Order: sequence, then C-alpha cells, then structure tokens
Amino acid sequence: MAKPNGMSKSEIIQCAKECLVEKGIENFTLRAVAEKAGVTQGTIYYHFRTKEQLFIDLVQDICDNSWQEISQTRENVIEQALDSAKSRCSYDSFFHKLFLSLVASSFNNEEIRRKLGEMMRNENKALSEILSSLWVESPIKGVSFETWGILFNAIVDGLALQALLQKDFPIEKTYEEFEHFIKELSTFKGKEDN
Amino acid sequence: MAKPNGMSKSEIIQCAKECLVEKGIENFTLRAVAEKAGVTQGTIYYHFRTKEQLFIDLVQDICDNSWQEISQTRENVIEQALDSAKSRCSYDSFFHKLFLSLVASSFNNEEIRRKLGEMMRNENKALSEILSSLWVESPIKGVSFETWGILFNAIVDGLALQALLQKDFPIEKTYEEFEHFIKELSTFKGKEDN
Amino acid sequence: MAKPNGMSKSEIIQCAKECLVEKGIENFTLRAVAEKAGVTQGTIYYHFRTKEQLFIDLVQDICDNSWQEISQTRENVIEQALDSAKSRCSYDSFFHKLFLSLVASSFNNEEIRRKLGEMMRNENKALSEILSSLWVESPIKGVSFETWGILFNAIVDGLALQALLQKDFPIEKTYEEFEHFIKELSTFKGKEDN
Amino acid sequence: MAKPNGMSKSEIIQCAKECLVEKGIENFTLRAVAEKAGVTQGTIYYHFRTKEQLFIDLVQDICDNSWQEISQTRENVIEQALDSAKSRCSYDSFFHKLFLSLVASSFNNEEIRRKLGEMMRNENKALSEILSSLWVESPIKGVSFETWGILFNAIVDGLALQALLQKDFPIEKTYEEFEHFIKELSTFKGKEDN
DNA sequence: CATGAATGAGAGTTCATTCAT
DNA sequence: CATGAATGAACTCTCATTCAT
Repeated sequence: MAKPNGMSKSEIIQCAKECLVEKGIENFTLRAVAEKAGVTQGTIYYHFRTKEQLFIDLVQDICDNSWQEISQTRENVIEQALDSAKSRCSYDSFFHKLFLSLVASSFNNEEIRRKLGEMMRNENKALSEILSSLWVESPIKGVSFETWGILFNAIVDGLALQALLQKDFPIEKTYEEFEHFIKELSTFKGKEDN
Repeated sequence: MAKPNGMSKSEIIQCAKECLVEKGIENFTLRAVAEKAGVTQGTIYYHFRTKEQLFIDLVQDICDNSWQEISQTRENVIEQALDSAKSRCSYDSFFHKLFLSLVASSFNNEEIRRKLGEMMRNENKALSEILSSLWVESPIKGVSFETWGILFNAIVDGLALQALLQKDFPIEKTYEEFEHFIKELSTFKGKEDN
Repeated sequence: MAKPNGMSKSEIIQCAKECLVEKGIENFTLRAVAEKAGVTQGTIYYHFRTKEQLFIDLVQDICDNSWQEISQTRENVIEQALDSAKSRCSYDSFFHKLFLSLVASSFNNEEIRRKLGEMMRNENKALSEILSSLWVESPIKGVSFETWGILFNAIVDGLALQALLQKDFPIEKTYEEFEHFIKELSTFKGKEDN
Repeated sequence: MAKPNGMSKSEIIQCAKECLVEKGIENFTLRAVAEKAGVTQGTIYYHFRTKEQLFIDLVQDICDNSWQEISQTRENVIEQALDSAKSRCSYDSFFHKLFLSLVASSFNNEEIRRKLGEMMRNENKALSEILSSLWVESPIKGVSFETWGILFNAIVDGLALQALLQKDFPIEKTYEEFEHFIKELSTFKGKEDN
C-alpha cells in the first residue's frame, strides 16, 4: 500500500472529473485536465495510455466509490439513503452532472456502459435489501422487493434529472412527500391484511 | 411540390438527431450531418448560422413534438401514457439516448437547459392532470397531484436510464409491477377511509 | 446620360469603399458590401462579374475622382493643394486608409497597380506644373520641376502615412513649417543670384 | 547544438514575411507559412497561439531590426542613410511591400499600429539627430530639426511608395536631385546670414 | 433584374497522440 | 518520470461563386 506515485493517478482522475463537469463532455480535453492538474499533456499519457483509458479509469473510480458507499450503509437506514440522495439533488449537482455526462458518453463505449450498468444494479440490489429489512414483506402483493429497489432508484435518479433541468424545481417539497409516501406505504401491508 | 426547400430545415434536423445518437455528443459533427442529409456543410450553415443554433433548433423540435404529444393525449388514459413510456424504455432507445445526450450538452448551454426544463415541467403537469382525473382524490393524504406527476415522470425517466445501462434489465417485469402498483394505489383511498 | 441603374453600380462602389476601410482588406467580403448596400450577393454579381472586377472598378472610380480634382485645380494655387492634402492627413483619414489598402492589394494585381501608378504620375505632373507656374524657375539649380513635383507629392503621402500610424503626430506644426519651407524656397533663387 | 528550437520561432517569422510579400495580405495564410517553413500548421500554433499573434511577433521583429539599424548608424553619415533608403526604393522592394502590407493590416489592429507608429517615431528622431549634427543650425529659420526629420522620412517613404506603383519611376534621377537638394540646403544658412 | 438556395474549396484552430531528451 | 516540441487529422466556419426561378 501507500504508493507515493499512486497519488498522481487518482489526482489526475479528480481533475478530470472536475474538467468533465466544468467543460462538458463535448469540450472535455486532455489539455484542460493537464492544466488543472498542473502537469503537461505528456504526463497524462504516462499515466493513461489514451484518453479513453483515462475515461474508463475515471468511471471505475466512480464505481468503486459507489460500492464503498453501499458497503458502509447499514440496513434499516432508509433515511440515510434518502438524505444522501436528496443532498445530491440540485440544479448544480456535481455528482449527477458527472454521472449523466458519463452516461451520454457510454452510448459509444460499451466498457463504460457495462461498468455504469453494474454500478446501478448494485445500487438497486442494496436498496431492495434495505427495503426488505425495513418491510419484511412487500406492502403490495405482486410487487417484488427487487422491483421496489429498482423503482426507488429510478425515482432518485429521475428526480435528480428533473432538478438538474428546472431551476425552480421543488426539491424540498417533493422529497418530503416522497418520504411521506414511503412511510404510508409501510403501513399498507397491515391494512391489506384486514 | 410546393415548397421543396421548406423541408430542408426539418430534414436536416432529423439527420442531426440520428447523427447525435449514432456518433454521440462528443463526436457529433456538422460534416456527419451534412453527409447524412446529402448536402454540403455550407448548406447547413446557410440554414443554421452555427452549430449551436442547429442544436437549439433540434431541441426546440423535440420540445414541440413533446407538446404535440401531450396535447393529443386524452384524459383517463394512463395506460396510453405508460405504454408509450414503456415502448421507449430499452437498451437501444433512440429517444432516451437523444434526450440524455441533450441533457449532457445542456449543462453548458442555458438555452437548451431551459427548453428541456420547460418540456419536463409540461410533462409533469400533463401527468398530474391525468392522475387527477383518474383518482379524483390523492390516494395518499399529504402527497399532492403535482408530486404524483413528478414522481411518475421521474420513474419513467429513471427506468429508461436503467434500461439504457443494463442489457438485461427486466423491462417487462418492472413495468408490469409498476402498473400493478398504480392500480393498487388507486384502491388505497377507499381503504384509508375505513 | 442619366442612367437610372447606373446609380446602383456607383452606389455599390461607394459601399465597397466604406467596407474596405471599415473591415480592412483582409476581411473585405462581398457579403459585407451587399449588406451595406442593402442588396443580395447575387445583385453584386449582376453588376460586377467577380470580386476582382469590383475592385478594379473601385480603383478606377478613385482614379477618375483624382483626375477630376486635378482638372479643377487652377494654377498658382499651391495653397489649395496643400490645404486639401492637410485635410486628408489624419489618424483616421478615410482617403489614405482606402488608398493604402488598395496599394497593399495592388502588389498582387497588376491592373490595379498600373491604375494607381498612373494616377500618381498625373498628380506628380499636376504638382510640378503648379510649382512651375509659381516659381517660373527652379529655386535650386539641378532640381527639375518634375522632381519637385515628385518630392512634394512624396512628402504629402509620407506625412499622411506618418499621421495614420501616430496618434499624436503633430500635423498642424508639421504642415505649418512645411508651408514655411516652401515659401522660403521661393526666395532662394534670388539669393543664389547674388 | 545548443538550442535547435530557438531558431524555429524566428525562422517561422522569416517565412511569414516572405509569404506576406508573395501572397499579399489578403491571401496570407498560415498554411502557406507552414509549407514554406517545412512544418505543419500545428507547429505554427504551438509557437504562436493565433494568426494575430504571429502577425504581432512579425511586426515586433521588424521594429527590433529597425531599432538595431538605427543604433548602428553613426552620426554625420547622411549618405549612409540615403543609400540605405535608395536601395530599398524599387518596384519590387521586399521591405516596402512588407511594410505597407503591415500598415494596411494595422488599420484593424491597434497593437500593430502602435508598434509601427513607434518605429516611425524612432526613425524620425534618429534622422533629425543626424541632420542636427550635420547642420548644427537649421538651414531655414522656423523649420525645426524635428520637422526636418519628419519631412525627410516622409520623402523616403513617399518615394518608395511612388517607386512601388510606377514601373518606370526615375529612382536614380530623383535620388540624385534629392541629394543635391540636401547639399544645397546645407549652404543656405550662410547665405541667409548675408 | 434580382433573389435565395446551394456549393466546394479553403480558412483558422484544436486535439489526441508521439517521441526524443 | 516527466517534458516540450511536433504532428496530422479533423473540426467549425467563411467565402466567392453559380444558377434556377
């Protein structure tokens, strides 16, 4: 462990992320990354064989972070997940700008697409497990925990997308009612039993 | 007959859409558009002063189509909306690839971002009106029709995003259970009354 | 005489002159001329076969004006000539900006170069005739009237060049002393006789 | 040895000068410069950020050369200055074609214009100092040494302009009589005293 | 007469990439 | 390890010019 030069690589990746969000995928250049990192373009090529490789390593980094975050999330803490999601839901969300830029670029790069897809599957699975331990039984017969995970994740991403595009999107109100909805849902099972 | 050149502009826009999806936003070039349209690059510039203007007109075209689609949707037809959404939910969805590419590019172009945001607001509103006429009263107290529209739209986009990234995403199953969930939701009001 | 459409041609030439001075020779375009003249580019081509032809006609127009001016100048009126020269000597001189732009372009167009050269020869000749009628005999033996005309013309153009390049060029002072110099010169003949 | 690339920049500038004179300012392209220099266009852009910057550096080079020439000129050597001026006075004068092309382009570029203006001011000053040490006192009362410098410089540039435009311009004769005129002028002071 | 649509060659510029040092 | 010089292909965009109407 403790590679002194390993820093450089991940430092460059961090700079690349910032460049990607600042300039947008269409104007993302290695020169900009090099400038932000304070190195020459040659140095970039020393660490990454090609621009594409930097991209792939960047995506891998994001996937690793996601995985680590998922691992740290304890069960029964739906609130934690929702808070995290809400905090990333804004008009200027660095995270979602980065993510959606990568999604757009993934349409031409199967490796990136696969990595992002896998990350998403993991998130779905983690979410469904949280819900599973929260509810024990699905509040609605015919809707599996797997689907609940997918739906909730879709909502989180969908809301982020809406917030990114609408300056006046009612983030607070929507998340409040969304959480209320989840709570109510938790009580349905009982009612159905009656 | 009539106006042979009246077609040109919208024809070019159609070609531009295809190029955008085929090449991706990062490799989207006017040369490619010109080739696909069978005209010279100069012709593109005759009709659209700049690449950015072509982009803006392209987005406007999508917004107009969305608006027209919304206008044609009759009330009480939640099934129609869901079918349309589901049909656009796939690993190769032309529509969502195009949409998400534009979203990514909108981060650097406020005009595009505003247009897309407005389109989304209109879709939210249309959806909430459909639900409003379907349910009369919200199935869950504390969750407004406005929020239902937002949430359902978020789900549709979120699911499309998932399907785009995962080759084996269970589209059928998820939509089936999603529709089932909506139907069950429609019966909650009554139960709550008890 | 009185060609109603002859207007158009000379009007376009006037607009072309303005464009040439405003945009500079390197950015001089027929589109700009057309816009300034309020016509389409096609109309320019109706009147002038090519851009080069417009240029040649433009130069011809300037030469014609010069000739007319020379013809109107009466003898013995060195003051008139100097006043005219001085009035055209400034940092923003339309006339000399136009003239020098044409000179620069003449290096690649022998026809233009010949026309400008002929114009200059005529000016030299006119000036030497004025001086000849003013002095009767050359104030300095060994300097012909032809050379005086050339030298004075060179001074006029050289001063204009200096004024064009130096914002704070002392136009007033220089012309004052230049005129004084000419007057003193007129008295030399007599002194030499002594 | 040493700095093989230190040459590149000034080499490119030399090639640019030649291109400018050969093609004229309106057809001056970086492509042509690159070809003449035997490098790619990218190399040009590596050394000069833009075409404009190359232009500015080119002008600066000319100004530096002018300054160096002025510095090397010893006093009392009016002949040297006149010889140099005459040698540059011809129908094909590389120097004056280059200079006038830059003057024409300076109308749209204040930085170039300022540089050329300053160069001219320095030349004026140098010339007036030469005359001052040659004559001690102005041959004509009321005409300052500053003005003599300006007038002689104007003549030199004005004659060059005439020679550029007239294939049969009498360069020899004119310069001969011009030099004679200067010599005679030198004797006026004494005569006036009588 | 004049226009507007279209062209194609070529302009300036940028970029990912290479390589000697 | 890292750099800076160089490349060459590709990009956006402009322009003089043509031509059917």
